[in-house]
Parts: sequence; structure tokens; C-alpha cells
Amino acid sequence: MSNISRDSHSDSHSDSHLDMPTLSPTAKVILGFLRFRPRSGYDIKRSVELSTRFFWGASFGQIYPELNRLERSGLVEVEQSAEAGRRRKVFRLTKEGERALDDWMRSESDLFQYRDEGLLRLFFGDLVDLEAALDNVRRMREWREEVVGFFHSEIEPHAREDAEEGHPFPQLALEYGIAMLESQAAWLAGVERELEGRLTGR
Amino acid sequence: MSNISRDSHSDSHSDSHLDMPTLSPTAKVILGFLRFRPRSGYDIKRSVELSTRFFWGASFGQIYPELNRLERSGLVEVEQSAEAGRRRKVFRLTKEGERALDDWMRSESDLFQYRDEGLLRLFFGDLVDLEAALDNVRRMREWREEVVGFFHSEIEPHAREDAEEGHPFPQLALEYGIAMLESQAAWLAGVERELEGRLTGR
DNA sequence: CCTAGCATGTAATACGTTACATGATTCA
DNA sequence: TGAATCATGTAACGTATTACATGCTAGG
Repeated sequence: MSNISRDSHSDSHSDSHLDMPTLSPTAKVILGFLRFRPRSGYDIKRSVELSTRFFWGASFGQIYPELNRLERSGLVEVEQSAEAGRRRKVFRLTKEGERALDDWMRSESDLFQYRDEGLLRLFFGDLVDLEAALDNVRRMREWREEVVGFFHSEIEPHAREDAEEGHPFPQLALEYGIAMLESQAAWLAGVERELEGRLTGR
Repeated sequence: MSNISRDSHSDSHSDSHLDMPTLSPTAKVILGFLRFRPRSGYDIKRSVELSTRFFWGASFGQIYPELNRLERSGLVEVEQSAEAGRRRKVFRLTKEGERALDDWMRSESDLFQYRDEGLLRLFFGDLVDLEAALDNVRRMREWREEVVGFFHSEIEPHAREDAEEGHPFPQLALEYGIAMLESQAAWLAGVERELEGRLTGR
């Protein structure tokens, strides 16, 4: 667990192979994307930015070393390597890699981390004047609305494309994000009205 | 930013003092709690576990070193130190500390991190059979329901107590958490019904 | 007497971002 | 020719968890 959840408890579900070294967070998203089709580290980064980065980010500083570790442990292999011209290494899953991905997908490991500075400020709202607390809530709501707009304009087209190619789940994950942010924005708008009421003489 | 937000942009809001070294994440929650009343590191940990840990955790391994750093930089000071018997150091805010806290509370720094392994698995749902995807969604919903129950039984009483003592904001933060988790659980229940429908022959 | 809880700390390790270094290619 | 983008990687640093070490005190 990190905030509140327990992590990867039990793991007694299958004796497939003993001591599979657990996948790092970055490995999970790398293997997932490689399963659809082979990709370079650069491609993986682009995929992450266009889809999972809201709930599962990965930077170059994580991706490149992790790809090399995964290759050394036999979960991925280089499909084609262009050392001439534009240097480029395209990786694909091995049988071992497919197995590791499948094991993880069916596991109950369940990391859930939520860190929200606006919410911490709301929690400490009693320490400042109402105006400051209200400003904070307003910023929280506005930011969520901006992100929903961003999702619609930048992420939704790609998700729709995936869905048309027979992969509806990315769109489902997007809808989850939109629903969550819209619900938060609506809740925050309610708090705004409440605080505004207290401010303008009850 | 970590996932999606930008962090601490501009900071041009006040020239109070130039180059205030920015507070670490753990410092923010420590200073906030100390503002209500002086506490030991152990007390702070207890407060965090009873309230902010869902969206702003802190472990002993962060708290104790951070308290000593904050003391060295003059934001907190030792109120009473019992070296005899049960060793115990109670810290309180200095004027500098109050100022730093107030600056942060009015700043626009806005860290927002969300990491959700269940959602990543949902995103990759096309890679497994429907049963496995459905199991995952079910676990996601059940876990959220458990946490809401935990909030009601373990957190709510403390929040109510704070509210009765004239500090309503912690309760507001709790309600935010409950609303968010309930909205997610409801959304997930809808997806469950949809997937169950596809499973039992349309 | 022994266990649970109070209390403070360090060390090892993992994870993550950012900045930096390096270089090729495409296109205006 | 110069900028944007493709492409891979390392180093420094910050943040976080976990396990460990140590010891006191209150209550059954």
C-alpha cells in the first residue's frame, strides 16, 4: 500500500513459476504497450503521454533503463535495431514477457496513490481567512475543468481510434477519468457556493 | 507537476521574502498540524494516519528527519524535551514557520498525483479475457466500498470532533474523499453490469 | 512479567523527475 | 541553415517505504 491500499497481498493464486521477480511500476506499463505491438522506448513514452499518464506516468529516465533490465531478464527482446542513421531499438515481448504480463493482469496487486496539494490546503482551511480558502477551492475546480477539456480534445480522439480498432478498454479508462474529475468539479462548485454564502454575510 | 498538473508556477504573488527554500511535501503537513497545537513527531504521525493519509501520507522515516531539518532552518523549535524517562520532543512553530506555512497556504503550488494499478489493468483490459477484466473491475469497486466504510467508522468521528471544536475544514476534506470514492464505486458498478451483460450472451 | 503502545531515530532500497549529453533527420 | 522532432541514454537529486535498532512505560 502507499496511501491506503494494501499491495500485492497473498500472491498465492498460482504456482506458475516460483519467485517471479515482481515487475516494477514502469515495467507494467511497458509490457502492456508492447503486447499490442512492438515499440521503441520513444514510442512507449509517446503512448504513455497520450493515454496513461494521468494515472500511470513514465519518464525517459525510467523507460530506457527499464527496457534494458527487461531485456537482460528475458521479458523483452530487440526486434530491429538501426545503429546506422537514426539509432533506434524496437522491442517486442518474449514468451516469458507475455507470461509475466498475463500474471500481473490477473494478480490482485493494487497500488493506489492519491496525493492532492489542493485538498491538503482545503484540509487546513481553518488556518487562513475564508477568501484564501475559497480561492484554493476555486483553483481546484478550475484545474479539473481544464483537464477534462484537455481529455476531450487531446486524449479522446486517440481513445476512439483504439476503440474502432477493436480495443474499447482505453476509452473506458478515459471515461473513468472524466467521470472522476467532473464529479470532483461539481462537488467543489458546491463548496464554493457554500463558502461564498458565508462570505457575503450569510 | 507529476501526472498532469503543473507545480508551483509563477510564485510571483508576493515579494515577502526572496528565495524561501520551498517546503518539502512532508514539511507542509508537519507545519499545518503544528499550527493547531504543538506536537511530537509521534503525535504528527498519529494525526496523519487519522486524517490526511489518504491524500497526503508521511512515514516516520520522513517525519523525524524533516522535523530536525525544520528546526535547523528555524521554522520549528522544541517546546519541551523530556530526555529523562520517556524521551519526547514536542515541537511548535516559530514566527518564521508560521510565515512559511501561510505563504504556502496562499500559494498556487498544486501537486496532483494519481496512480491506480486497477485502472491501468482496466486500460489494458483488451489483453485478457472478459472474466479477468470483470474480476478486476469488481475488486476496484469493492475496495472503494471498503474504504468508504473505513472512513465512516474510523475517520468520521475525529472529523466531527474537529468540527465541534470550530475546525470544519477537515470534515470537508473527508466528505470530498467519500464523494470521490462513492462516485467511482457507482461508475465501476455500471461497468460491471455492462461487462456481465456481454459475458452472459449479450 | 510481558505485551502493547509510546517514542526517536538510521540505513537500505526503490522510485521518480529533471537536467544534461549526444547525435540524426526532416522540413521550412 | 536552423529549428523541431526523433532517439537513446546517464547523473544528480528528491522523495518515499520498509526494516531495523533502541529503550521506556502502563496495564493486565
